[in-house]
Amino acid sequence: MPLDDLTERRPARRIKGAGRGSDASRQTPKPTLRTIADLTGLAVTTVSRALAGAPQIALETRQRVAQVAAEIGYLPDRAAQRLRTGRTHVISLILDPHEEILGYATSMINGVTAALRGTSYHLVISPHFSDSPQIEPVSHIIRNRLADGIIFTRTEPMDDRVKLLMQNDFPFICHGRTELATPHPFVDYDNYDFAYRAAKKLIASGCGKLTIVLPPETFTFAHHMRHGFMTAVREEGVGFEIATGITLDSKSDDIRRYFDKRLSQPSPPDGFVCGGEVVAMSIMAACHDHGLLPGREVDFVAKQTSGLFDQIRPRVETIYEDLTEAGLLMGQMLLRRISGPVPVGELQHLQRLAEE
Amino acid sequence: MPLDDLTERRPARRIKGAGRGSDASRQTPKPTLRTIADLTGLAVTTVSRALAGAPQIALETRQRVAQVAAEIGYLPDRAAQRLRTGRTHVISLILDPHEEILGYATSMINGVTAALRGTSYHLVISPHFSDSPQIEPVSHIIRNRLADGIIFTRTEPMDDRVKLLMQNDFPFICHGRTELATPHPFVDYDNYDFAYRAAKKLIASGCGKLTIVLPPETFTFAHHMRHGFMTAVREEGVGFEIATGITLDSKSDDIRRYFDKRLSQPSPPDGFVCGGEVVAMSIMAACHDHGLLPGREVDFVAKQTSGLFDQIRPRVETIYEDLTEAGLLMGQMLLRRISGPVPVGELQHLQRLAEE
DNA sequence: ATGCAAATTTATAACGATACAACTATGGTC
DNA sequence: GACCATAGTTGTATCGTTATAAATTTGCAT
Repeated sequence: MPLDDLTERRPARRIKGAGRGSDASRQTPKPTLRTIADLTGLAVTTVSRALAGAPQIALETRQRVAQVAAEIGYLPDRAAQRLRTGRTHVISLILDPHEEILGYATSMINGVTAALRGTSYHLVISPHFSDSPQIEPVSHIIRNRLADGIIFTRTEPMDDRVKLLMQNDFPFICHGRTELATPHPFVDYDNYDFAYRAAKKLIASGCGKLTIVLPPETFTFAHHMRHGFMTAVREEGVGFEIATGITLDSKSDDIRRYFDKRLSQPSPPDGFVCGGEVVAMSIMAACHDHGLLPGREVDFVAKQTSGLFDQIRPRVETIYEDLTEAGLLMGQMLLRRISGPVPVGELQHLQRLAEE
Repeated sequence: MPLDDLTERRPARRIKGAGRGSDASRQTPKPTLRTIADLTGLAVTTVSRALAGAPQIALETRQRVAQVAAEIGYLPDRAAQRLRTGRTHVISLILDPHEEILGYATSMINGVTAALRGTSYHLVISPHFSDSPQIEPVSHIIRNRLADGIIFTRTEPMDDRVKLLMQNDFPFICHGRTELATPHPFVDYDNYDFAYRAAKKLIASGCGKLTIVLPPETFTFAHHMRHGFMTAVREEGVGFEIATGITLDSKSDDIRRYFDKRLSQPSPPDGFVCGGEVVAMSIMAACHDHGLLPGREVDFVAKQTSGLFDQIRPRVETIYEDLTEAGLLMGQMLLRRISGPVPVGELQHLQRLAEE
């Protein structure tokens, strides 16, 4: 073949389009299986199987391929793998951007991220916008194979997301339990125990009338919390009430106003079970404005999910829920479920409470 | 062709492998361009171009294709598009899982998520583990084309991530400014103005000695904050000091202990510029333990990034930084940059401060 | 009718990986 | 020496899309 051919091999650069950016950097092209195949004199197929660690490939070949791959910094093209195999190498975490639960999302993300570290998996945040049904992101992901596994939070007793995922045999794990007949993987915190212990502590401190702000009734853990609270107050025969019209998801200002009003009415509560930092601060603000001091006229037990409340003054008793740990656990369990089906029994998990 | 052929067309199901999951659900296969092509009698290429809105395709054809596509719920396969075009449809947000800045990540994520809503873009969280250099996730993403654009935070004056991204002409936007000669897109908050105004307010309240806890010196915004603070105290000729040995990133307990000690020493500060909620609570705790009351013996001005501090008691003056808005802005600017190069001048942005 | 440009549509070849079936050595058995 | 099982390797097709170039149809002046 004439030499001229070689010099003219590369197609002439297009002129129109005004070439965005400078193409000054003639980078070495991204290494592919083809590159390794040329370098080793093997076929692309062989290289692929060698890297996959197939036992049919001679050990020596596998090692040589691995060596070359490492040298040129080969990394498989995710898009190609995904197209061919259908595996996305993506874990989807569904979050509601509206939730104001402090650091809730961050803790979860950090936990899942830690679980994914060192694997080939990426974490995609799939928003669940509150103006669309909660099933929407889930069905979207299933329909379009957008992930290999799904994590979501705040389950409902008859959660339709869980139903759909189980119907489709789609790997998932959720934070919170359901009351569905079929068992399914989950990680949950023992909110019954939280509310029970919190109430008992308040009673032990001498409170005469307890109150609690519950999560929205749709969530399973609202029932757990209510049940734990009710059991404690009934066991002790102490006065109680449950805040109505507000939930743990209410705006902090609404919560404060609610208690501002309540504290002006007859027989106000003097012991507060607070399911989160925000609600605790809001109620404390209301008490403060009424001249009621924690540890004196009123008492608090708050659920703590960050380091923040270590510094609150006056000090408040807290019970810790480790959401990062929950995220880590969920990530690990989901990865295990994806790599191969595991007896469901193994995949349920109730986080033990950290003491005090 | 004999009928037998049809009945035996589908390859026999494999037996070994013990078939994971039930394949009871014979779903309608995922619609592809091929499906639409068959339905309309057009070629796959034509359908592709029609959906892309190419003007060479007859208007009537385009409409018919769009109609059919909508009917069967066609959505393009991301993996295939990505393989062919190199575009990932992914925006990468780099976060340090170690940062304890309250809700910082959440706010950013919510903002970016809002910007990406309705587009075909996904948000991937790329962790930057603090035991590896901060350039690592960036170079990894560039090398392996893992995203179409990168967002990261907390810039340094000579930020190597910015340098690398600019060298590679890779779309990005960062939260925070640099002191590099070449202009580049960013979104930043005016921390000079924050510290300046915070100090002025404290002085106006009658404080005689101000102090401030700065971010780690490596970050550009530490310089801005220091400069604003210094300018204010010099203009007013008031006493001041800068906390040493701790930063805004220090553990809340360390910050509290630092001030616990400092307040026992001679001529302690009585006005505190707090760059975040956590540091504010920590210092307030130290003051509380020394019997110093906000509004009486000491005064605070805190930067507020969540609704949390609306409920703190005693009330503290705050200056608001809207991180969700910053995330939104960054997402929008990055999307614009990706769809086509924009004059750099358009892509710099300093968030105006919300009043009070 | 004939030619020619413009308007549409189509065939073909990738992108980079893997599934599957086929091929080539190798050594042992009769 | 012919035969066969096994180990190791390779060729081909394919996943769903788009870039490129080629092919077809149409309209219109000649």
